[in-house]
Amino acid sequence: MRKDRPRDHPSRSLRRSSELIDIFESLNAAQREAVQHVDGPLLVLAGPGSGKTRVMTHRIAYLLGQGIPDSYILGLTFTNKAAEEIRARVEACVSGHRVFLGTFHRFCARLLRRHAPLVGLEQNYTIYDTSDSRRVIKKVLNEVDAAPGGPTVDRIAEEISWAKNNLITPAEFVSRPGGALGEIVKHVYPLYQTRLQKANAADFDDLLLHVAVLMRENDEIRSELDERYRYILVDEYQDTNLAQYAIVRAISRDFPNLAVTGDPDQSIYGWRGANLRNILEFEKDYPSVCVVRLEENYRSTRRILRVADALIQHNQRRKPKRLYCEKEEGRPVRLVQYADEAAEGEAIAARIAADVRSGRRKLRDFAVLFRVNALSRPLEAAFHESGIPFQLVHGVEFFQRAEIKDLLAYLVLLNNPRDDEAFLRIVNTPTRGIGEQTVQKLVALAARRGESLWEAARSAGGGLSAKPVERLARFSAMMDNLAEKVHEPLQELLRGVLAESRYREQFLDSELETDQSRLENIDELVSAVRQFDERHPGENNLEAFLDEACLVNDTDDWEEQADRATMMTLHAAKGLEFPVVFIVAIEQGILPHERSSANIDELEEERRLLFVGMTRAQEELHLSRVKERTFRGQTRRAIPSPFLMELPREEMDVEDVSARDVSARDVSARDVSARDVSARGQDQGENHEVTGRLPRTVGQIARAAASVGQAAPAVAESRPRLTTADRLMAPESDGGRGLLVDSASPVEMTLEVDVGGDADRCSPDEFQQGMGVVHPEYGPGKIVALSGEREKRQATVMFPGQGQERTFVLVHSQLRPLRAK
DNA sequence: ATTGAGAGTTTTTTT
DNA sequence: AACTCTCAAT
Repeated sequence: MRKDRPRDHPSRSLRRSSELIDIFESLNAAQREAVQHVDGPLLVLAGPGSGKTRVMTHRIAYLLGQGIPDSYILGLTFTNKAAEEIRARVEACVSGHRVFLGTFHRFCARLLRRHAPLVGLEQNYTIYDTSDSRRVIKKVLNEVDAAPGGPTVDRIAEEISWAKNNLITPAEFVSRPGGALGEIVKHVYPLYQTRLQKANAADFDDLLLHVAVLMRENDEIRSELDERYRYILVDEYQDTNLAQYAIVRAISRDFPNLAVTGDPDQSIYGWRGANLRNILEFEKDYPSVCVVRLEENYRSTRRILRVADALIQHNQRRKPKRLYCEKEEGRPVRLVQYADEAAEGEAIAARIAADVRSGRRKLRDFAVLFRVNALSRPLEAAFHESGIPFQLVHGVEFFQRAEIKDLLAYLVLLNNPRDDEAFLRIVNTPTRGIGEQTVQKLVALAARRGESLWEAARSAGGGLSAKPVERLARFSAMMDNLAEKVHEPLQELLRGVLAESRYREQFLDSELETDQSRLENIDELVSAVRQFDERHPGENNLEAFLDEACLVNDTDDWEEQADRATMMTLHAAKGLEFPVVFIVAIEQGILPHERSSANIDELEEERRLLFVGMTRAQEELHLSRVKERTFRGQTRRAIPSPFLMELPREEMDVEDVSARDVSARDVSARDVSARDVSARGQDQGENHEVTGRLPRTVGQIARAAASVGQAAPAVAESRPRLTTADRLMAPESDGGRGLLVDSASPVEMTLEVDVGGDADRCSPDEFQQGMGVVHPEYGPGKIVALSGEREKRQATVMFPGQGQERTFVLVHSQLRPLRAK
């Protein structure tokens, strides 16, 4: 392998001397010790908010400053976001370096591209994400006629994943005695793996497993990498699994300059195979290790820290450490009991609104954290109602959306013609009259001939009748045409795909919001591709783009800049910090989660999760629970989490507001009942009725609307099915009026114009020049111009949060004066 | 190919 | 409650 000798970057050497002084001035003694450590293993035990990332970046800068070539340094992280952050911060100290900073998966994916044949793949292999891999497992399961009622696909997938993360190959997998799951996995795992290999594909876990096995079996490559990457840094070491551990160990044997940072108390991914042992026993693995503890917290007030620390003290399996800080005492931690989840949400919303209104805080200072995503609903409702802009950091990822995955599947298949999964995904998407029958016969044919599906489709015969054969031929001819563009810029290729497949056309004349948003997503993909081309000019970059598409997720696009409150799960909050943090639903069964209280390890992980959440708070921490919670359709009495008993009351304000009058809230705008809206609709003489079945799907609603002469409404939230009294928003062209579906009487449907929509809608003349306003999507802003009268009245608003002006028709906009409700 | 009804499931998810 | 999946009917 070529060894990159140090090229002396002029910019680097110029900056070197002065940078080093800066580096040390801003560090405390422990941090400095870690940064200055050059040779030999290093373990940095870093408490929350103790400047772990700074140590990491400064250490890289320091190594470079010592004249160590950038190609010798390898920085591994778990998220792209963390990698990017470190890269940016190193870049700020030492510009122009080429240190590899990336996730484990990206590192392994790159390595495998080079050495694919050694693990039975070809260089152009496809990376399967979790849903791709589920689909394959499901197919295997169907083939082996698994008895129904057995373990679910998810459970089987998890078990296979667990095995791979623990370096157990299909041949080595031994089922644990008596387990139905183990038995079926023993059967399915080898079949699944064969299928991946045949499709020239690797799942996420394979990226690690293949590399780990490669290291084990090929010492030449191992030692080459060991020598190349002489200085290795691993972030969040407490979250490494056995495969990652093996990889890191393998390439730091001859040059054991391995620096890991982590905090056992923040390990919250045990359920994904993370092995706490890796960090707890690092000192055994590397007896000569230098251990540095970063215990000073620069983030939270003392009170917050003491409460969090008291909680985590209850964990048995940990390295004891002392957390301390020099910040002020701060306010007591608040623990509040509410009547129910609606009250909880409303109180939090009200508090935020008050603080923002008074100018004390900005929206972006607030975060609301919860254990499971399902808990966000009542919060969203309350925030909407109070007009508080927020962003929900969610798992629905860009690259997971059906339309994106479809289009990517075209590219994937072009890159790896053997990828039968990609073929199956698009062969009839958009529909080409190639039905299930045809596909089944093709699969059988391909299996008989030992060909890939694409190959078989080119000359399908035997058992298929003329029409399907012709359709398959047409499809493969189209793909063959596209294949000629593979070396052109990606943009051309994707354009070609869109043109040939006519993929867009299926959504073009639809007014459904879901279809419109699909089109927007497609445009977004096109522009992502264009940007990729610009970043990698003149390269043959299809594969690189696909790697990025698979290995990137878009929780990364949580906008730190936007001025909105944040809602997310406790897991997603790791690594972030906010001046004010609310943690809701600290109740038995939720936190700790009912499925995680079986054993002490799981329970301790739940405790760590709460610890992580608490230590996100800089100035204020509000904990809450309710008396009664409606969850998964059932209202139950909620029992306080046992964790609450472990918190020191002397540091806290405990409140019980569950007895406060609930009735006042019930008549608030939250539930504009169907009858209210209906009455108003009739006043305007704009009430329509349709008798028949209760419509339940978006398509039905569209048709029903058409039958009463309404434009097809778009669903407020693009849910495929509607539930009780969903309010539907009509498209802008219809003046933004909504339709209401009342399902109170299940055989009769009333579609009616919802005049107003929100009960507290303001009248247009309330708005004045210079007035502070707030928009649920764009946040707070100021009116810079007004025009028109009554329902034509428009306002132009400047939103400083995004440095942009927007114009609204006031009657239809969600713009509200920034004031008390 | 589409759609409707019924059944089953339900955590977290860096990659 | 709400989502996903399956199977049967159109």
